[in-house]
Amino acid sequence: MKIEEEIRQKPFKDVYNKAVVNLLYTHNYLVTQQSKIFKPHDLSPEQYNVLRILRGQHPEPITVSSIQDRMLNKMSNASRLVEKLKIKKMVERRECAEDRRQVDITITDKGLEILEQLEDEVKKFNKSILHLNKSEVEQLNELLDKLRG
Amino acid sequence: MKIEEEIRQKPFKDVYNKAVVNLLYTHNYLVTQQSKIFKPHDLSPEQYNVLRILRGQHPEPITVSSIQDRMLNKMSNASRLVEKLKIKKMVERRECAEDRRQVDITITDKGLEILEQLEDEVKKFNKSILHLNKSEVEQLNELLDKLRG
DNA sequence: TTGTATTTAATGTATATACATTCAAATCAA
DNA sequence: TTGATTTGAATGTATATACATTAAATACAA
Repeated sequence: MKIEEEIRQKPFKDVYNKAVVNLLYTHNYLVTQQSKIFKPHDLSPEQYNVLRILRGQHPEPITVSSIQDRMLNKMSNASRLVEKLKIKKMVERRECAEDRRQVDITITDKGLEILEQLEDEVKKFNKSILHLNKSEVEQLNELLDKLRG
Repeated sequence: MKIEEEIRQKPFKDVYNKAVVNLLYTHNYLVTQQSKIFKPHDLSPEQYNVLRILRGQHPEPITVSSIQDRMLNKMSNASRLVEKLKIKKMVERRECAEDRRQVDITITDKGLEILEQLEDEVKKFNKSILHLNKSEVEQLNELLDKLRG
């Protein structure tokens, strides 16, 4: 549906402004949908993202600051997020030998299993909530990459 | 920059998954940028949005639930947001005569002035943070509208 | 009418987030 | 080496958010 109808607004005068509102609104649509899939597993979308970052390095560990770097939301607190995952036994935390300020984080087998379980579900889910065909999705990716400059 | 480089990730296998991550990441870019323009005026992006909704109706009032309906983030609390704006004297709250459960909200002259002041600034700003030309922005709007189905 | 259900806004509450501060470890310059 | 600076992670704190509950007003059905 057109964004103007969804938020019951008169047509935007400025397409740039419309795009900003459209992005905010679409983001809200996305996270609302996403929470449906992650909530039953007691994961937040950002926790899921961190697990994926860790799997990308597995079996190598990765430091907290490096996780922060790669997170989608740079402002959220990697330290506390990792703590949450540790309580759920999805990650391990170990003091880094070379630099004792740093803390190495590794995904556990349990964490890997949960990702594995979610994998197909998430894949199908993503496809089902994004009402675009493949070439449109590719176009969207290009536009978003370009948008950020 | 390509999303894979920005979050230092290997290329996505699945363009749909990439699009989801790309949207989340781009949203973060947007709000980070936006806060720079709103913060000096002591407004959050969602407060700004509510003021714009109210201006759209002005001089007619609009109820709290109707604001909620049109907000970008349906989950956030219109009642408390309005309270914040009231403290700043940007809106007025008045019991609705026909239905005493409802509360009519109107934007004040002060609120209108602040929007006026911000208008040009926001317009320029939007254009400057969205590194796309007009036809690309239009394309993006179409894709986002279609995406949500 | 009268009792029940629904709607509206406000409030309570737990958690998340943004942002600042702290503390220890490492780096660097004098 | 020593003192100052920087870095990495954790923690403190205020605010925001998600979600549930409440309280009052209205609608609706028996």
